[in-house]
Amino acid sequence: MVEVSGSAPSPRTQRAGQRPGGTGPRVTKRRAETRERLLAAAFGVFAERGFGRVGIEEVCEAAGYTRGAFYSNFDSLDELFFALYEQQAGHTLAQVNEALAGASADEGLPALIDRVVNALRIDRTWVLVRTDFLLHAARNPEVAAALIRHREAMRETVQPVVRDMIDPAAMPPGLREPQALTAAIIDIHDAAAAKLLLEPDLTALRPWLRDLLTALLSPSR
Amino acid sequence: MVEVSGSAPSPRTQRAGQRPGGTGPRVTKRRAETRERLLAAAFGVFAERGFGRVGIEEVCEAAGYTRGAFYSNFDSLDELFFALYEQQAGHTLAQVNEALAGASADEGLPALIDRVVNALRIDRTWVLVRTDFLLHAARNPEVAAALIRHREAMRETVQPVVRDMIDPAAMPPGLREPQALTAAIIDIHDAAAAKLLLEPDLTALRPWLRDLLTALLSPSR
DNA sequence: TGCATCCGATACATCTATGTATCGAAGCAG
DNA sequence: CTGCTTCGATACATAGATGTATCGGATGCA
Repeated sequence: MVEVSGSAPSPRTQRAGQRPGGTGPRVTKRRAETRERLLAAAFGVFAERGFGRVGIEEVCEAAGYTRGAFYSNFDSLDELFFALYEQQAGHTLAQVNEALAGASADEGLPALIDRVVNALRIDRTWVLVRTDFLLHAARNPEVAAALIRHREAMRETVQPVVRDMIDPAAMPPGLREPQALTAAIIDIHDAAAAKLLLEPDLTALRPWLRDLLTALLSPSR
Repeated sequence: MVEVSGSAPSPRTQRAGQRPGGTGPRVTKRRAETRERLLAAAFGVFAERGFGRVGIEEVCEAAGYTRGAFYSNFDSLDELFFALYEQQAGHTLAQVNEALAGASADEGLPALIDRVVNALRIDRTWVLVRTDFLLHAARNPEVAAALIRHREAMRETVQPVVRDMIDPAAMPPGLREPQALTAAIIDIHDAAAAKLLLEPDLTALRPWLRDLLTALLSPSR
């Protein structure tokens, strides 16, 4: 059903290609370029119209190619969508990593919360695409597995910081394990992001998230 | 673009119909039946395949009709989707109303939380359809307006209970207004529901929601 | 029961999307 | 520069979805 192999460069019509030594496809400069532009175009088109309503030609047109280029790089829209998600999710993860890099236990909780809140990728188009992908995953177990894998990676990135900064004893029952607590924080982040879909005003978003995290994490009121 | 008039019975080809007195269409028994079955079938098909990937014929086939029946009752899939959402959202609202009906301040907070948690409509198909609708709304301002309206109605249903049961002074800053607090509770509910999409195991869901609400609402730990 | 009306099935025309086969052109190796 | 490989455009064949016009049967009312 859905190709989950994913991030392979996937040269499609491998007629003769691939020189004997087992090294990758021979020509690669132009190919990488068009692949990139196809992904970028797909991002925009998916955000605007929704994955389900987008056709292959639409993506190609937005990228300045014809369908020939598409079929040379991907097998299906599903595959492109998957590659796009992996690319963007990786980007997001790197961003969070960077934002949390300098965290130290001395800063105190409010500073950490600020740090997290400011690391938020408040990009409505990304939320649109990501939610579309979530629905896609909800209907395709193999895609879901990849999505869950990525959520795990995100949790593992955030968890050490949470563990260092928060006193488990001060947390309510059920959230005393750093694992569960971190997961809850990420879930709340997701809920905040979802609010962007209906209310594009992002000035209200950061305070909302800050308030909720503060309410959840502050031992004293 | 999208007909938002919505819930009108909308007799399509109103050739001659509608007797002079201004009363509705004359024949109505069979019509109501097929409309209902079309909606029910659409619910299933949308949940399974996603709004964007569903065609009109698919809905009709699932309902046991042909496209003739569809075009006699709706103008477009968008219109049917809208009607479907209103129907189901109304149903959900009624359910919450009922669950909260007997709430009294004597019960105490844990009992209220249990009440809320148990009122949850843990229906994965409904979450699928609802999320699809959310995305649909995110891309169509008029649909978004209707969705926001419904969220308001939900908040107004829940708010009196929250106001009676919770001491604002015990809440963290930013959530002291019953309005904001109630909205946050509903948002958390939505986040919980979204978890159903990736992890269909609903036994884990209720505890998760209970823990989070408890953490948020309990003045003392 | 008879009749005027409406509902939904059928058939048709149109439009769009998909996938494949083929070919000229660009890119890289020697 | 030359020749070979690959990329991506073009053209074609096919499949599916949409909307409309029309018709027979069902339905409600007198």
